[in-house]
Amino acid sequence: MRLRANVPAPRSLSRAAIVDAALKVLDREGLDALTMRRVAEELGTGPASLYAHVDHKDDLVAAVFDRVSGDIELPGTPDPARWQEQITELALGAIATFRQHRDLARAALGTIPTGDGSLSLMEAMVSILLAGGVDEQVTAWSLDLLALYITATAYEYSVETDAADTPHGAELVSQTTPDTELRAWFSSLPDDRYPHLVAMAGALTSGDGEQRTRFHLDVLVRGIASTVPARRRRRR
Amino acid sequence: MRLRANVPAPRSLSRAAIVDAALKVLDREGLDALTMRRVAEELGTGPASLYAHVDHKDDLVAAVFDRVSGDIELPGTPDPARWQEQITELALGAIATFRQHRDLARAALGTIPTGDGSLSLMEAMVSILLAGGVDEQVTAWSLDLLALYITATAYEYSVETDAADTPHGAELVSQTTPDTELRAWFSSLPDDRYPHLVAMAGALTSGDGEQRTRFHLDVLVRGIASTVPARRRRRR
DNA sequence: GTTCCAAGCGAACAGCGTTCGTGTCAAGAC
DNA sequence: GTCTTGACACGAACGCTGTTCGCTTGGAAC
Repeated sequence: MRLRANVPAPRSLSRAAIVDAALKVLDREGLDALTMRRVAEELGTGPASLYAHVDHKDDLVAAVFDRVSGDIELPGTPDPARWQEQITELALGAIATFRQHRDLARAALGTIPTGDGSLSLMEAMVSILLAGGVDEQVTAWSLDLLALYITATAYEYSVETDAADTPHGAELVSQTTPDTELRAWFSSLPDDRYPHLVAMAGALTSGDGEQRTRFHLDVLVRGIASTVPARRRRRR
Repeated sequence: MRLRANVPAPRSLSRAAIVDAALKVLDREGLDALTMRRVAEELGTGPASLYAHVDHKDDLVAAVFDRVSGDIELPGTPDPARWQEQITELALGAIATFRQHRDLARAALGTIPTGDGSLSLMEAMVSILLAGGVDEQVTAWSLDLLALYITATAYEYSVETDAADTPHGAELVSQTTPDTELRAWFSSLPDDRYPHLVAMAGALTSGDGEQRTRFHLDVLVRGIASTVPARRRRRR
């Protein structure tokens, strides 16, 4: 039988298709809307059908995260002379990639990554650091720090921009020039209790996400670089 | 009527009592078990009764977080010569305080803190940095970075230690010498794909949480210090 | 002594992750 | 060519969640 060959087979559910659908829901409505029921609906079925291909919801979310991690552009061969620039660019690329998928980064917090996408990113970072002459133990612990920063900052960044969607998010910061409002809020604090915060309201709220991220990465890379003994340094 | 006077007064619920009860539930069972029903049960009432004193669950969780933040030991007057040590000690104290309350730190991620406890911590950090001669804008952005690191690392740390409780947490890491298992897992990866990770299995899994945290803070503080021009530096 | 209003709370709603038991259909065995 | 098998699909349900609606009630104000 089976005249129509373009029908993707009656047993069309697959782990990959489920991850695709989940990613679609995530991009459209955010991580909180990524429920088993919504994903199933996206595939025209019920939630129970997903459990043949996915262990639990966390398993699905981890799969989505790893799929996105695979989209991060990895650098070519490490250049010892440019290790600081390379590690910065890689981190910026990773943050940008996560930010393209709403608050997905939240799912990575408090997780030991085991998928290929995450491991490839880690391998790339380690390669660059080692090529730069960074000590092996320092490299290992710096990897921790960089991974923590990348996921945490990608998440925080997403919260700022998605705030308008969330039910209670628009209390403090509205979408109309949020800096101004936040700055006014800092200025309005009792300055006998928080003299520096009030005085620094301008500095505390200046700069967009990218400027801040670049500064943060600069601090991290400088800190790591300061552990490299002078004789092992290739440049500067 | 009303013969029994030992009934704790009919109108006994208060915001402070609710926060206390929530903290008790959190410490005993973790953030996931901190539900409105469990808190109400702790107070011998129903969940609806809480909403007279608390706007939403997030409001309650934020109140708990801020209460704990108030327990962080703040340093005395900033000593310009010791600003690096002071900021490190303050951060370590904050992390330790959060870690005393399970995975509470998770609640702070992706949140702009507005309570007195958080603001006092921020004010203390800013005071130390400014006293150390750190530029105002650098201080503001460093505050971001330090706050992000403190909450994110306190959370990650808690996940590692609480893993035994969670339903699916014990898959990869058991409580018996977790380092060994994780190390073996790294070693078992395909070394044609992740040559450095496999080779560094030892370094990647060495050191307990405190050693790693001290290293991370050292990197952060060194990075911040490297922005201070030599003539403004007080020591070293 | 009456009125009033906010606190307390029982019941319910919509949604969640997950499981159970049944259905169904393609492929292998004879 | 028929029968059997077993993995996939899924409707229904369980126990849980945050939150809201209205009713009750008791103490303060007039």
